[in-house]
Amino acid sequence: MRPRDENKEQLIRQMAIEMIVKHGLDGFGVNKLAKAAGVSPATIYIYYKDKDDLINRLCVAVAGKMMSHGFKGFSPEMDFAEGLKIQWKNRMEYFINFPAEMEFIEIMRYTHYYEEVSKSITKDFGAILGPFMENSIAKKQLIPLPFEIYWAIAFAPLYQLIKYHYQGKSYVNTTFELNDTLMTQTLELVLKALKP
Amino acid sequence: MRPRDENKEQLIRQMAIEMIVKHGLDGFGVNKLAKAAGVSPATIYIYYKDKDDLINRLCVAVAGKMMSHGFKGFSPEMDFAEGLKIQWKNRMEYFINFPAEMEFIEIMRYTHYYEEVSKSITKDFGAILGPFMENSIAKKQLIPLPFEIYWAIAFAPLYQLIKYHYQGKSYVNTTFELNDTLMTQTLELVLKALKP
DNA sequence: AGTTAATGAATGAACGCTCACTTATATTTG
DNA sequence: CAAATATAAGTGAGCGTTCATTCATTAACT
Repeated sequence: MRPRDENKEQLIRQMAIEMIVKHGLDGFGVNKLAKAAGVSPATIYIYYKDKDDLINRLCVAVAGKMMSHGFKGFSPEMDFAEGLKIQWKNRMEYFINFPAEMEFIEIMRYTHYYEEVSKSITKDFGAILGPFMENSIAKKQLIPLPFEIYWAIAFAPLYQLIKYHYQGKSYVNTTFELNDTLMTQTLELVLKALKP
Repeated sequence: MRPRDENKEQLIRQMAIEMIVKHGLDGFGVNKLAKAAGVSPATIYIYYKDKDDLINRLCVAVAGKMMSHGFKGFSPEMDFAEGLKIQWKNRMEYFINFPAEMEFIEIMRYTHYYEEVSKSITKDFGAILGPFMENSIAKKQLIPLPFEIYWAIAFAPLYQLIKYHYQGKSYVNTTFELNDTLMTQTLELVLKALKP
């Protein structure tokens, strides 16, 4: 039995992400991807059922990797400020080290493909962040809040800054580069909002 | 000379927004749009140069309308808390009254089409929000911040809540409905973060 | 030899877009 | 006032192209 060439699948996935980041979902096609990865279109259909399956599984894989990275060194028992800081640092680190994957997810987040992702990571996400919230509230380090408000204030600003970074320009400045200082400054304000 | 049937263009625009909101940019096509609006595909090309032109002009128009609505009753001389509250209320109002347009923009925001929108509204946006920031800082109602951080904290949480609303479910709760109470609660926290 | 990986050409469907044409209104003419 | 003319709106069939997907075949490994 002839074994699969794992490098091939790896290359297919990598090129797919690259193509979507570079040219958007519109500019992405199976034949183009095959040419870019140096394989036959038919080969792609050995690994994936169809185009949707390919994109879906890419999203789930990347988002999962990203999420687990976000919780590196984190535990729900941590003090609120420390726990939030670690998560911000992790997400920032990921965004620095894997810019293509980060931008890929930022693109996919607003397509119907992301529903599948939500299904697959929602549970783990709530299972970790939920107890972290409860513990923090019990320790009086976080004001009691609905989960959605908590998330909106705790993380949306960070992702907005990342979006500005990739966009390269915001409403006022012609260029914007996210760095550690700006991240820390923003995090401090977020903590100020959420602490009792 | 036969006059244009303005209802036709209106219907084309409305159906286009509806289609993109319902089926995403992938599910949107000129022929489909023509059938949905009950006109010939060729008619669409009387009003728009090509598909990109159609989408671009739709984005610019809707985003412009949305932005001007956001500044209704607002002036840069207002006190910070009052000015921010008015903007949140306006955006919330828009999101209640024109849910399709709001969701349309939320979808388009992360596509390459939005670059054109940025170009067209960036100036007005900065011209109003810039002075508002400066005034607020001078009055010691707002801590000095880079514009991007200000925007990320002042507005990203609101848009995140709106996104949750459309998504209908967040990481924890199975359903989420944004209402005035939740909005006000979130705004209070944002103000707490931004006030000196 | 047997099994699966991998191929490249081929396919029908869907796409954006155009063209030859008709229809509706405004203007000119007698 | 009405008929003739001019002009732009609007049409529907169909063009060439691109797309996702498949199939008959070959290559590579156990």
